[in-house]
Amino acid sequence: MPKDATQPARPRPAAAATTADRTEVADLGIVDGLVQLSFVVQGVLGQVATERGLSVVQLRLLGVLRDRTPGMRELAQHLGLDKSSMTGLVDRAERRGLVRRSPAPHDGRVIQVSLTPAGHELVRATAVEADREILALTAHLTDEQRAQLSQLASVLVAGSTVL
Amino acid sequence: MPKDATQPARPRPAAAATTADRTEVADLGIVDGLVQLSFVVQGVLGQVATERGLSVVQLRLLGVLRDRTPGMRELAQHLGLDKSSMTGLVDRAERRGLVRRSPAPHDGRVIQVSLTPAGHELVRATAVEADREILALTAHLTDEQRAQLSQLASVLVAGSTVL
DNA sequence: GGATTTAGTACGTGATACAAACCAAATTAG
DNA sequence: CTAATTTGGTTTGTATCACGTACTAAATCC
Repeated sequence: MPKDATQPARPRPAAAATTADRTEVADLGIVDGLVQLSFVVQGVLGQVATERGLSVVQLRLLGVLRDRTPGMRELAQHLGLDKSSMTGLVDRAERRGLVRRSPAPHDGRVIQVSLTPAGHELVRATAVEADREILALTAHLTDEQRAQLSQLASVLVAGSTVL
Repeated sequence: MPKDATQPARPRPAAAATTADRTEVADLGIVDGLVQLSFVVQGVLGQVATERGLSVVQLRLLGVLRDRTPGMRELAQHLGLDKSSMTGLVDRAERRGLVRRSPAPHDGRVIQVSLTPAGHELVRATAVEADREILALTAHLTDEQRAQLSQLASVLVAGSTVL
């Protein structure tokens, strides 16, 4: 289990915050800021996942399967893993009853992976909590700042995939 | 919950576009934006680390040691790991000649960990490249946006570590 | 000076990740 | 239509990573 990254979760205030929190914060610089932020976010994900007996990787696996039923190879590509890494990952998820393997109709080589009802429910509940926890990270932001951050993050993500 | 670090995600209330550049990017929403961004950043770090035969954890270890010479316990706390996890981590780094263990003068129980010259050089070179790669992620941003993002990230990081 | 706390290690377990070797289905060549 | 090749997955072996538990030795408390 990844008790990962930096911190335990702190209490979360409601995500209302409209008035500027004039907190002066030392600027980490763009690089350190992004790197450290990534650890914070991953830490939160790790925590939420761990609470439900999942690892970040497994959580990601389930997340991908929410609206897809890919083959092993496709799945590996989505997660950026080697195909040989998928076997065990899916094995363990299957053993826990979260995921199912079924042969693909059109191609005898392909094994399609899909969520079981239990898997669906687990990922749904976990997503709700992760959503809340991540949102809590932005508690000190104004709505406008949140919107800015959202947009900027989106640009980076988009830019990184089009390479 | 990452749908996937590299692909579209579920819709979320869009934000009022600020003075965005002409790149129209679908807003992922604050949560998915942050989550996917964290995967992108971690991916870059993992890539850079792997190129030099390191894992992200090891890179982080070396990074912490750049300006510190902590004991094992202190180190564990910095990395958010259990102290029992440190032994192996430091063992492996030591075996590679990147790190050194030395007894602390004032406390016979404490083992201080420090970088070897080789470790210093490796972390230096890796940091340079990581810096470049992370910075490259922001290639589509204006200087002003970069500054904004840097500031926002800093606020989140600060808010998450305090308490 | 003995009890307790603290720092670190040892060991066993489980998850993760990859490479290389391998099998079977599908596709391409000839 | 076979033979060769490509493609999807699994297996196996190795290394890393993280944890909990148990244990040793040095400090500290009373």
